[in-house]
Amino acid sequence: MSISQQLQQAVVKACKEIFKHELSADDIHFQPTRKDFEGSFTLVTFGMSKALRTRPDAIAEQLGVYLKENEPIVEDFNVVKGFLNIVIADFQWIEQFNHLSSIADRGGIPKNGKKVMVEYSSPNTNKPLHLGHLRNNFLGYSIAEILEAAGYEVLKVNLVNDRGIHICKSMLAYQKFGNGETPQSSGIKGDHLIGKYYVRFDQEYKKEVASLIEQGLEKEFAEKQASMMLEAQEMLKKWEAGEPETVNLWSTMNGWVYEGFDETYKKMGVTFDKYYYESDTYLLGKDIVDEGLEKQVFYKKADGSVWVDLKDKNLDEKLLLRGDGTSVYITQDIGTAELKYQDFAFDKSVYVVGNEQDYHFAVLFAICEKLQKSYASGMYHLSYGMVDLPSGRMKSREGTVVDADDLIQEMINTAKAKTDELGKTDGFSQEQAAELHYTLAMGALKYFLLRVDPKKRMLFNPEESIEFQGNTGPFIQYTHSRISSILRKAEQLSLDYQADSSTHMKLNKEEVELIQLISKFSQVILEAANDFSPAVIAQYAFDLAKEYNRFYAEHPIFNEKDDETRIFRIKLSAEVARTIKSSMRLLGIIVPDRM
RNA sequence: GGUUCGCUAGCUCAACUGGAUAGAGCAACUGCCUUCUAAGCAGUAGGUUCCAGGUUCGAGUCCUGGGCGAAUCACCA
Repeated sequence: MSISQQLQQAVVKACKEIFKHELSADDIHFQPTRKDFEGSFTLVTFGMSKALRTRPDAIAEQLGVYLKENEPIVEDFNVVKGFLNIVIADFQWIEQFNHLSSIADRGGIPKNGKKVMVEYSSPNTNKPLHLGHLRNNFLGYSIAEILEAAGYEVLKVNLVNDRGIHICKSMLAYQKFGNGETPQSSGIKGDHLIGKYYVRFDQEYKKEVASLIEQGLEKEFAEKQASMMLEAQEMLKKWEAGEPETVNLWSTMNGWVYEGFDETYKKMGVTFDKYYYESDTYLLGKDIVDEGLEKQVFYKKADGSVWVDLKDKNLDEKLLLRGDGTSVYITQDIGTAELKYQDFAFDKSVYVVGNEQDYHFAVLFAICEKLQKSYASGMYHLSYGMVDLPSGRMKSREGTVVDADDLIQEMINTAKAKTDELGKTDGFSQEQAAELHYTLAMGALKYFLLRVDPKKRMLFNPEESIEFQGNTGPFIQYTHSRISSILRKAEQLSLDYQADSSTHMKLNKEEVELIQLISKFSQVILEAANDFSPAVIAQYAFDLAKEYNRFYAEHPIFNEKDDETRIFRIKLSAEVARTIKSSMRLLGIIVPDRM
């Protein structure tokens, strides 16, 4: 039983005895005591005042006296207005600590028997990944790790947008201007090569539209009649008809893109358990439209198009099938949702997609509900905010897109520069140094993108490179390295710190704080899983590292005279390192043993 | 125009879901390396939490109105 649970029960008992009033343990919430006051747990008594018919400060005072007298784990208390601050006895903290060191990594949360599918990344195959994708991928991967730590069975999937008019645009430009260029012949990474032709299409198309307008055509008409556009549409039809030449070109070019993506995914450290391709799923959903018509959830208009009315859910009417029987984006997603459920029978299905698609997912979920799909209630849109530049949104047309590969390389260069400046890699082999630069670069980048609440949009300033000091990934990585160094020294000295610590020791403030923080880990994981927020973990890892550094600066370890205390501090350090490592692992960040 | 979301220190972000004197980091200033890694620690300074009302013991957080910003509202995906 946790300390706060023990306190809860004690308070229930106290209320019964002192105030003759039955409270349920759920009504009693402790919050961590603020730094400026003495104690570890605080009970706010204002809310109990009415039921107990007593003034808040009197309640706090009487409960405090009772707890101190009757509850051995309560060492002392103080009352400030209606706040009861409780000081826990050191022996209790040490017992807690001995218990913690015996439980597994990641907080030791048991499996909950539930399955969750996490879809993330979901790139288009017509251009390389950019900064926005980095936030998506890091978020998706991290939330999958967090859900797994929280007890779920997790399946990570990537739904690749590999077909459609935008893909045909780069195919067409390549066909016209490519001259047989390949990633091998040009030395350009596959996804970047395709991106180049996507841009080329846009240039040629604009040129053509401009000249048509010059010839006196209306703008809108010119945009529709430009041969580039017509040819791209023609190509899409050929692709859908399975015309071999087009399909060949398509699979060759997509193959190049996948090679490029794989390389970037590997650098990012993200993985997938399963891929879905829109070229396989784009025709799905039509049978569900029939189902909806039968259930009279959908209706047909005179031109044969099929619609759903969502006005009762504060949404509008939505088209599901065109008059000619072809489907639209949402139709496909309805079908894919069904396919996902058939494949995995999930309890929850998470879509990691930017908040620009809030409306789309609101509609999708509303439709699944109307169809009374059993899985509808488990669907969740993890809607994250855009990454803005100081100039505003990234725009590919204005060339302000921050390319993922470039950014990663820049981060590695920065890491190298800072590391060299500090002489941190003296004595490292070249390979070891390169590995450290990479680890720190990705640590800095991932932490930067994950520490912010996913829902909020965030700012990235390419002019100011990402920090390595303060509230950053490398700061936490550094703390881990420091501790590793201590553990290496302990090993050299053949000190065995595995055994339980003696409960007779007197603890200092920082030690109590550290034990309390480590104890919170499993609770933090559950909170992060519940909120779908890696930022909760990031904040926790920072708090823990910060507190450890304070401890490290103020108290000696190997120079400590008392044997028991010295061994205890090494063991405490080891537990902090383990917890930092686990929490950073949940963010997809590796922590080095030296830096 | 409708809907949704956001607005907290000069800048980037927190605030345990209604609790104490709103906290961190960066930038600025002051100390601390002859002892376990100074990518660190301690300190100073910095706030009308966009504005105005309301709800109550208590509001950055909840309700109403307003301001500013973003996204979205396609027979595009």
